[in-house]
Amino acid sequence: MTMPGSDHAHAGGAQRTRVITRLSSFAPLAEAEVARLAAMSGSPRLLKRGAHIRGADETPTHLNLLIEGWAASAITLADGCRQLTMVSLPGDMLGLPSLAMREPIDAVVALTPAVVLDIPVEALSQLFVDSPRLAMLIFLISQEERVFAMERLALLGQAKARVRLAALFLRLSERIAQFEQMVPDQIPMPLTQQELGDLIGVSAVHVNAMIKQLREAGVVSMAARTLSIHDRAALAKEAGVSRWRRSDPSWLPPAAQPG
Amino acid sequence: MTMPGSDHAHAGGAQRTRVITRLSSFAPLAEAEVARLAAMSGSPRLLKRGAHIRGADETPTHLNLLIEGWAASAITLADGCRQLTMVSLPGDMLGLPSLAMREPIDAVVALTPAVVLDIPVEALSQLFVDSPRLAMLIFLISQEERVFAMERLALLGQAKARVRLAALFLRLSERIAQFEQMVPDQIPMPLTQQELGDLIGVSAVHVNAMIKQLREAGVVSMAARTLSIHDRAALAKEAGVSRWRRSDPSWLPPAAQPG
DNA sequence: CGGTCAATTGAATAGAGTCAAGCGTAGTGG
DNA sequence: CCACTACGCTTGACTCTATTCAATTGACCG
Repeated sequence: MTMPGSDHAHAGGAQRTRVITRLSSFAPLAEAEVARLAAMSGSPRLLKRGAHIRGADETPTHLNLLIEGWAASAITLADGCRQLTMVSLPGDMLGLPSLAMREPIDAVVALTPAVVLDIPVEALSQLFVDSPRLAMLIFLISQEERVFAMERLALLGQAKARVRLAALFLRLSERIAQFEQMVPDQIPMPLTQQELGDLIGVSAVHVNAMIKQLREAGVVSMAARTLSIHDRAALAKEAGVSRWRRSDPSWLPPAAQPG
Repeated sequence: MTMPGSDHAHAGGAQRTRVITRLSSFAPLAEAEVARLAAMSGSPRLLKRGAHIRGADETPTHLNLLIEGWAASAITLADGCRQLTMVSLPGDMLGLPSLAMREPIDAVVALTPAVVLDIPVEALSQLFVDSPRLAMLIFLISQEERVFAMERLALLGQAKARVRLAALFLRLSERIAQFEQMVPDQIPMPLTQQELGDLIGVSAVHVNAMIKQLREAGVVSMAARTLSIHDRAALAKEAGVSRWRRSDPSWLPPAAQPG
C-alpha cells in the first residue's frame, strides 16, 4: 500500500497506515481516495520534544498532518498560565480551528519527538471541490474532536480533579486503541505531571496527589513513562463518562470516481 | 430578498437575513448560494423557554438552524450536574458535533422562546457535493465555534471566576454585534445567574458575588434582563483576552455556478 | 560525579461550594 | 384589587478543594 514518494525515513508504511486508519474511522476509503490523500503530502518535518509545531503568532498558511509522536494545543492566557486544550495523536490533522481566525489563539507543541507533514490550505480547499466525501470525513473527524473538547470542557467546569484525571486517562487509552490493535492496559504516557495538570486545569502538585489516590485505590499506576490500567471498570466509574461511540454515517456522499 | 416559501410567521425576512449574515461572515455569498440555502429550509418549529431543541438520547437525523432566540448545549455528568458548553444565537447551526457520535453527549435547550428549522443530515451531505464553497463556509463557522470552545476551555481551566464571567460577557457582546448594527453596550441577557454559572463552571451564588464586584468596579451592571457595559476597555482588561478576529480566507473554492 | 528536571511530600492559604435565610418581582387566581 | 405563589436575586456563615510555597528525593544525562 506504499505510494510513490511515501518512503521517507520518517513517513513510511506503518505511519501512513495510521493516518489512513484515522481518516477511515467513520467509513472505509476507496482506493482512489487513498491515492488522493497521498497526493497531498508534502515533505515531512521532524521536531524535538517541546518544539512549536504551530506558533500562535503566524498567520496560518499550512495545516499539519501529525505522522508520528504526540502533540498538544496550548492556549496561553494574559497572566501567563497555560492550558492544554487537546492532545493530538498520529494521524490527526493540526491547525483546522485556526483556519477560522486571523491569528490563531493556540499554539501546537510537540509532547514527544514528532514528525509532521505540512499541507497548504489550498490543498484542503481543492479537496472540498474534487472529493466531497473525503471533505466530509475530515469534517466529521473535526466534529468528533469538538465533541471531545466539549466533554473536557464539561469536566473542567463541573468535575473534581480526580474525576477529570480519570476521564483523561480513559479517553486517552480509548484513542490509543484506535491505532494499536490490542486494547492497551499499558499505554505510553509521555506527559509529565505538569502537562497533565495543564490538561485538566490543576496544579502539578495536585495531579501528583490524585495519581497517588488512584494508585492506592488500585485503579491505575504510572511508572517509566507508562500508564498501567489495573481496573478498567473502576477507572470508567471514577471518570463517570460512558464509552466513546463514533457514529456510523449512512448519509455520506458517494465515493469519488477514479480519475 | 424574500424567497418563495420563506414568509412563515416566525421565519420571515429579518430573521432570514440574520442567517445569511452569519453564513456570509467569512465571505460574501453569491446569489445562487443564497438560493441554494433557501432551498434547504424545512418548516419552522417554535419552542418555549427551557424546552429541549435536541435531546441527548435520540440518534440525530436532523440538524437545526436556529432562526430566532438563544439556545445552549448542555452536558449532564454522571452526578447530575450540568455544564453549558456553548451559547447559540440566531443564524447558528445546531447539532453539527453530534454527527460524529452514535448518540450525542449533549442536549440543546432553548434559553429563550426559540424558532428552529429542522434540516435532514442528507441535505448537508448533498451540500458538500454540489456546493463545495458553502460546505467550506459551514466548515469554517464550525471551526470558529471550536476555537470559541477552546478559549472557554482554557478560561475554565486556568482563570478565576471573575475573569471567566468578564470574558463571557465580552464575547457575548461581540457576537451580538455581528447581527445587530451598532456595537451594543446594552445587550439583552436572558440568562439567569444559575445559567451563567452553568456556563462558566461556578455556582449561582458565586456568580452573584462576581457580578457585584464587576458592578462596584464600574465595569458592567445587570438589570431587567439587560447587561449594560459601562467600561468596555475595563471589561476587556478583566477578561484578559484579545479581540475576536475572524479570518478573511482567500483560499475558498470558487462560488458555485448558477443552475 | 555534579547538574538538571521530574516526582513527591508537607504546611499555610485562598478561592469557591454548600447551606440557609430573606427579599423583590411577576404572574395567577380568587 | 389583593393575596398567594414561584422564581430569581442577594447576603452571610461555614466547609472543603485546590493553590502556593518550600524542601527533599529520585532519575537521567553529559
